[in-house]
Amino acid sequence: MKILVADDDRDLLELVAFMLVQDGYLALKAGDGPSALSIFAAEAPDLLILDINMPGLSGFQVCEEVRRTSRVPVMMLTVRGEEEDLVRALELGADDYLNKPFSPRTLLARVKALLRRARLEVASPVSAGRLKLDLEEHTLQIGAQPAIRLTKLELRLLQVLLANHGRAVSSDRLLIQVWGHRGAGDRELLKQLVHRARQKIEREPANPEILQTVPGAGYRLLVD
Amino acid sequence: MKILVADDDRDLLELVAFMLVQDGYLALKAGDGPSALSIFAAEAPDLLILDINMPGLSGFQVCEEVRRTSRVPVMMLTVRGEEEDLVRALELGADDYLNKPFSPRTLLARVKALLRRARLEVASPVSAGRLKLDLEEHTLQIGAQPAIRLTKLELRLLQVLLANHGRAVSSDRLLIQVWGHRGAGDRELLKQLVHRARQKIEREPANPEILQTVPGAGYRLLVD
DNA sequence: CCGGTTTGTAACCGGTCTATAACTGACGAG
DNA sequence: CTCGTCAGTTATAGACCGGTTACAAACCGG
Repeated sequence: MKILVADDDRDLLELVAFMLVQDGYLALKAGDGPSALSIFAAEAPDLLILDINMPGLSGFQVCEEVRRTSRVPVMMLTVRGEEEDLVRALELGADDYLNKPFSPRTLLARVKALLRRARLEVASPVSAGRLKLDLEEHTLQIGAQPAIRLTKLELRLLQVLLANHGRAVSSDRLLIQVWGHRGAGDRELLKQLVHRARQKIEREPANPEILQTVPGAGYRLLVD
Repeated sequence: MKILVADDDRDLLELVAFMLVQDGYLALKAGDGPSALSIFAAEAPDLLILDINMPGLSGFQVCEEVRRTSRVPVMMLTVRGEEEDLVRALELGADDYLNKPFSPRTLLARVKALLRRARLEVASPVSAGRLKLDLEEHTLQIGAQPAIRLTKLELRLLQVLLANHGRAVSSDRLLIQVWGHRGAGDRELLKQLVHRARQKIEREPANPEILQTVPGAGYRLLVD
């Protein structure tokens, strides 16, 4: 489940993304309005969390633009007391709003409620090239081969890599997206996870064709 | 379509009821918690709209009480800023929430969405493949075998799984759909319920052919 | 009120999954 | 050449998950 968060407050952006990742979502980050729109177009996230106060393109404008083409659930972040903002957000088609500051529990509860309302609580299979990842079944299908069962972590790893297939994803980012950031020495975990994943999905685990290493940079998923 | 509205704010109560009636619904009005419960018992409405802040019996308590016997859709009215309330409402099994103040359009849209969802669930296929579920008789028939009597919970479990037959349904979702809430120790309940259901419906409960486990993901019903 | 049924709670077990550490080989810098 | 780093591999202990058994509490029909 991909969620796009847009906020110009760097700290808050990281914090929200962190909370989402902790709860099992895949978080996409945008620091301003224009990049929110381009990420939205490129990644087709399942939910948007937009700060209203962003320089350049405000959350309102992003929401308005998104609503021209999509009914994706939108949650607005507002500053407490701005009654006008709230009304306008709802007029523009936002589905919910949250007053800053908010607690992690609140944010997650509302995100979950919104997704449920959008009936997206049931995740649909994600596919690219000859790879098809079924988030419900926890399986990966390669071409016409029988589906391979994956564990939770393997699924998350492949989900992140698949969302960026063809491009290298840094180890740091993988750590954050899969585990939700830990100590510096946790590269061991990633090493292990990649190894186990390769045992399962590669024809020849020693010469990976799908889950490839990009020396010094991270890993990359090739889909064809 | 009967809708029960409970609010101690007389004006708001009348207003909401008026909006509903305007839109073609039959509105039942309750000025406090206890009368909401008694009207609910007497009239069996199709949807509940509960204000959280009511003297005597709060909307929480009403919701909790109603959920002991019914899965009727519940919408909570919350005051803007009371984030904790919202979290609690969703945990108690409320289906949606609305922040006051709200626009008539929003209210009606959400009411409509809730009713549509509820109707879909009720009208969902009672039979699929060789399985036939009789919701009145509380029985399950497999192929041409004699019908098997089911308890309330078993019936609900199979109803949800049957509505999604062939696909894995997550444990979280099952908990919410069967019990109406989700808590810490509830994993045990599901484990038990599945075990009991298998004893009844499977030819060989240790090697289930119908009610299968999807490791790490949940359970799945196979109908043929 | 009684007795059976249904539901909730707990303990136990075996298998799987995850975290952690140690070892190996490849590679590049000095 | 030697050292340090990086990625892959192997090994293992503990956590976690799902199934099972047992029993207590709540509920229900007579």
